[in-house]
Amino acid sequence: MKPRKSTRAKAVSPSPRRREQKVHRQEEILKAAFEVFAAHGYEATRIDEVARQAGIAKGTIYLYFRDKEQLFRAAVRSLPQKRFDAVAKTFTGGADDLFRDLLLRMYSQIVKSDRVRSIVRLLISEGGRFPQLADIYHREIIAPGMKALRYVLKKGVASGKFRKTAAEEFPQILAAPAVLAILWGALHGERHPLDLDAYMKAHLDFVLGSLRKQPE
Amino acid sequence: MKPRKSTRAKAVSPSPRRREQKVHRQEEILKAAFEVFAAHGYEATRIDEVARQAGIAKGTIYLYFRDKEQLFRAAVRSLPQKRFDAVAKTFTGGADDLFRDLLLRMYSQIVKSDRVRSIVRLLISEGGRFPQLADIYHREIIAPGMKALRYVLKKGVASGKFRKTAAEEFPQILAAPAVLAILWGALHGERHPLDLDAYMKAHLDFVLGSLRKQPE
DNA sequence: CAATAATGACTGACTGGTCAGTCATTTTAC
DNA sequence: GTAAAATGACTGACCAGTCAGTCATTATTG
Repeated sequence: MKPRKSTRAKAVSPSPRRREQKVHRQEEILKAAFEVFAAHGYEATRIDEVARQAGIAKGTIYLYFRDKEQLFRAAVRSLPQKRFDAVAKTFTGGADDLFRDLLLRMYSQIVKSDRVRSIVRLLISEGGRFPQLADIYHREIIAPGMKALRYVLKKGVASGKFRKTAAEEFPQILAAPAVLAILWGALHGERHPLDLDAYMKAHLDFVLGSLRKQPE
Repeated sequence: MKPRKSTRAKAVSPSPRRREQKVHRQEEILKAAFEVFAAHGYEATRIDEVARQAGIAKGTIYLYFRDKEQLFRAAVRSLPQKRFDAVAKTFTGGADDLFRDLLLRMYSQIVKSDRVRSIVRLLISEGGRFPQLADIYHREIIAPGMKALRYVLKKGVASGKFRKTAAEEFPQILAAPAVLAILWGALHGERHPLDLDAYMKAHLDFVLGSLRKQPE
């Protein structure tokens, strides 16, 4: 026979305070994990180091993540992902201004971001082991970006400012120099640094030079 | 007094046959090592697997290389490295033909090569651990390639066929779509394959579209 | 309100498996 | 016969993952 009022029948939610702490802890772990994974890659990452980085004991990590692989997946998925598609619609200027704006944002938000550099490195080096990662980024970043570029191209062609180019079929070509800049930074960043502002300007000039109908 | 014909007195060169065998063995090991390192990365590569791939016992590897790291360095250094600079000098056609030729060769020799894809992947993923690798490739591949591109650009401008562009300062921009194609192959090769021939044509059209003085 | 009980977040020593590198023994070449 | 080459069982360091125990916080009781 059970006393009625006192006991909890089953597992009860553990007080808002603790709940909150727990979420916070999880975020800390993910942040630390991403840093360490990004610095060393999956295999070379030691769970002990993630724990040290997060300021906790190793065992604690296993209260939040089943194993190293789950931790890795969670860490990579947790990254804030900016998109580029929604932006363009309300723009008022001509197609070339729109394009300039798109590229500018691409450089300031992506190319110059250390975080993105790390992600790209991880994607490439662990892409074999975790092919889904590449998929996520294709869906979340690449595909929307290409869609945005196509939109701008079509708009430019429709308004008569751009000539019709094969870039409409492969918008990658337009963005390629930016991707190369990310790679360059990851590979030769320190020994052969790239003047990013000048590079970006050159990129823009070059691409518009090919797109524009009248190079005046 | 030394007996003349029969014995070697001290350490003497160990007969041409053995010498030759030893070199051959070393090459086999390097070949196997590169394949395994390229497939799994440095940390995840097991020396046992390299040995199996080379068809020998693990211990043998240590007769040829001090440790795993030396094996890795040797394997990456040993790759046949094609250059692009020497080629252009004797060419007779116009600058745009020359450029077309250069790009064509770039795609057939580099972009379509599985070996290069592996190298790039290794470079990016192990670049942090072995920065000298990136240096080697900058010196052997990137710098000569850029030099060749600059040469073609200058020739084109001098002959009046090309307009002066910022690409002269950053020839990377011209080659960037090819680099992107390599990356694309490594990341999305199977799920979102790229029609390389069409892509290359688009790349060429686009770039020449920007370089040419008269877009007719 | 205090005293007591229950909770669950956290710890870190420990285990079992893995793998780079070694070396005593066997095989091969001459 | 004997020196060089090759072998693969072995060792010791290392590390992912575990779990018995601690302690701060929260709930219950008188």
